[in-house]
Amino acid sequence: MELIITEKDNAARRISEILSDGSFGTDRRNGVNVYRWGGKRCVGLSGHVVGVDFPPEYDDWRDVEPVELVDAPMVKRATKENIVRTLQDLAREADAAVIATDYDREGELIGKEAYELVEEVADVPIRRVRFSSITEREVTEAFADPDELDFDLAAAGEARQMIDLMWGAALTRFLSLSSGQLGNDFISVGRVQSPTLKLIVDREREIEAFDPEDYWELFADLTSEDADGAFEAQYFFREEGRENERVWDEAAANAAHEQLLAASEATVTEVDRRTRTDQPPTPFNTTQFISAASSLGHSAQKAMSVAEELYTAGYITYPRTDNTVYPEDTDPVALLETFADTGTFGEDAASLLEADDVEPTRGEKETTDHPPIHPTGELPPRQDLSADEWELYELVVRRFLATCAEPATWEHLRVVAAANGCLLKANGKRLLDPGYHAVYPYLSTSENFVPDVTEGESLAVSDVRLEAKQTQPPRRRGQSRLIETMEDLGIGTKSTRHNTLQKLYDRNYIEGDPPRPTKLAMAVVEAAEQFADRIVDEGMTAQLERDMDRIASGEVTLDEVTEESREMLSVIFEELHESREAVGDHLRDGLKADKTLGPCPECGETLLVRRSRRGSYFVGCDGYPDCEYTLPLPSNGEPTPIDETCEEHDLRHVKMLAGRSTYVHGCPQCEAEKAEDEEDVVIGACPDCGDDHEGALAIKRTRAGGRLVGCTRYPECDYSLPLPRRGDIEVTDTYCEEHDLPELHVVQDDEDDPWELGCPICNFEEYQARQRKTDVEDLDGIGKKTAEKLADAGIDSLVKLADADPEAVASEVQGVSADRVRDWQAQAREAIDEGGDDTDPDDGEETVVEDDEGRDTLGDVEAEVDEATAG
DNA sequence: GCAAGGTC
Repeated sequence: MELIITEKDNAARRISEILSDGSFGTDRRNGVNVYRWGGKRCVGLSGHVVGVDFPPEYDDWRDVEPVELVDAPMVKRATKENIVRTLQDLAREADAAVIATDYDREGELIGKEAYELVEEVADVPIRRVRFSSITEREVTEAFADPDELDFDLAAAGEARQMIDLMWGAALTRFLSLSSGQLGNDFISVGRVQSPTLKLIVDREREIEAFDPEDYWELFADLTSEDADGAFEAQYFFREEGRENERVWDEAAANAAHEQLLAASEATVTEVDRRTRTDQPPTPFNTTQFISAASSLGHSAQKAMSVAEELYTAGYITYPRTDNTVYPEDTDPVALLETFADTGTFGEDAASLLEADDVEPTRGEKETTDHPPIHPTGELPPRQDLSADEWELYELVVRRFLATCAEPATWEHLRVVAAANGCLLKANGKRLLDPGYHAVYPYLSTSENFVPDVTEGESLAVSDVRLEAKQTQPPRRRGQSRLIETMEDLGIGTKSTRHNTLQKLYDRNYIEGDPPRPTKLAMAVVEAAEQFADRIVDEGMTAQLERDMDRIASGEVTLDEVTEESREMLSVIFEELHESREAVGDHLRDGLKADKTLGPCPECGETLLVRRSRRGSYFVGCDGYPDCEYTLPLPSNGEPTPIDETCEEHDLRHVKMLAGRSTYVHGCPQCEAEKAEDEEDVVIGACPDCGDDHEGALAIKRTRAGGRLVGCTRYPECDYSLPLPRRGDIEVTDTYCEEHDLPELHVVQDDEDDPWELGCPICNFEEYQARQRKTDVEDLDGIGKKTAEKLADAGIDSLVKLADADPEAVASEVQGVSADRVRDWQAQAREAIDEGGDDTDPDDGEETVVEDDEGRDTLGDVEAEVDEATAG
């Protein structure tokens, strides 16, 4: 038997399809797909299935001096045990193996990992095939003429692994230990994340150091007698052969203003008309795709996860690629023809086929890894995709269409006129032929009207304006711009750049979008610059790339390169050791600055955002235990102080980060005082204790800024119902018959119609029902199609799934085994239980606490009632 | 529990 090994399951299936002419069968072994036909087996890995790490005796951060990691041995360990087992089981049965991992450096290393796993259990010949796109021609040709594994290229990848681990782990542990940050909040540095962070920090430094300068610009409207409408022209002057629009001197600006005001007409001195061609865009690689998706408002993470789904579903090609040139195999005409038959893209595709010759554009980067991202020609039924998925699918299709389209042509018209000794100019722009814009509507095609004037013509001058302006600091880079810059600098890879940004968010190094560095990030970069400059310098990657090339070409060995790197790192540690305390203090200062709100009203020390042992956040005094002053904070999300400061209390406002429901809480002291000042509004009897103890339900404001309907006998009775955080609550005259409570309306500032919340009890019951109803589709191992099949069989909620008879489901739903149903049921029960646990006040973990409409869950409400009545 | 790189 011959065993074929690919980098991922998807590739394994497609290669099997090609080599078996579609006749392959599929087996599951240890949860891994194995494709089978004739004397062949084909299995897909999941990227790296083994990883490099230190031996277990180095695991305890406190027991091991970080510097020891510099010379510590490294071992390879299976990280995906089921895949490794399957691979080795198959290898034992095989008499030959073929490695068909991706055609790039990391693919060669993954191939070598597979090679070693096979070699461990079987003495069989192992060959290597290389192809850059999974098409019939490339795959059959590659398999007809297999090659050998390139061990030097793989060694280059191994050097990267070792150097990254050694530097990253040793320095991360040193910084974390020196500042006492050992839990989840350790302080990390690395070859890719740290230069990326420095990029953000450096821009912030420029912004902070920026000193704005005043300047003036002048405009006037000009009107031609022969043409309709006035057009705007801007004042300029020539100096040393250059045109300048900005006037830096106020007196000069005023003088020009006077001159223009005195001008009754302007004489056209220059008319320059030219046509410009506007080339269609080049094919999408990962970075270009992310950047186009970002202009549609999708984050890098979101764009990539949607692209992965579209890829797994078979609608677009592999989304992680550096390539911007379609390989020879791609047949754009055939692909256009596929789309020409469809409703949505039919007309556009057909219009492109009318051209004599379809010649797609080519980008600058041509690589062997994968083709540029393009549609496969497999067409998704629109209703199968979510709105986001469809939007990004359409983007990929339209980008492909655009790369096959003609250039656009523009007419540019420049007019210069003289008015009372001043020069005015206007630049007009008109789209003559939309070209590719007709199929790719994502780029601006706005025109700027300047009429057809003639040289020597006299124009009327009106509405002369002098505008005072200031130079602006450089702009922060958004996520997609950062990813582009990372690519330009050569840091990270197509598969990791967006994850690196996410990592910076997760480590509390950056916040917001465009990302801004925290004070902690500033301190980390400063410490690194001072003692380990190499780790924040993109030059480390550049050097590593050169070294890897030398290893790959056989010029140097892996050992020589890692040894040199090791020596550099030990030198760094010599200096670091002497400054351990200074580094620790500096990092701690940064951490504290991120949590600081302002002066404590009780003792004048500093108020900080702190975390209780139970995990909830509150505002506490840095003078604790001498000062016990505290203020509550909302429990939904992570509190972050922002720049805005309360004028009354001199405290920074707090923003609650909670994904989509992020909001600004404001000054915590103001919020607490508001609750104390506001009277409770009684709306009816308490359903728990109204009869026995005359408890009443009231609308209350909590000191943490939330609102709820709760019993006036709290804490004797803790009955409560949640209310939305935002908007004014109105008590109406309509009563709920079932609960004898008034219906409530919520009036929101930005909306005309109030939200008719209804009776608070009914509303809460509906809300709970909705919370419990997680989609069946959200469980692991259930895709859209399976979820549909289940729904057809009447199973459309977690509760129904949990209660179903697995055997019955298996017999009713094709392709689903009873075991798989049992697995889903276990997950479903867990999900259902979790929903119920939300109300457990002792649950220190963060729970889902606000729904789409901005309501707190009962769990938080109870916590807040605690605070409200305790204070 | 550290990195960065694959993949889901």
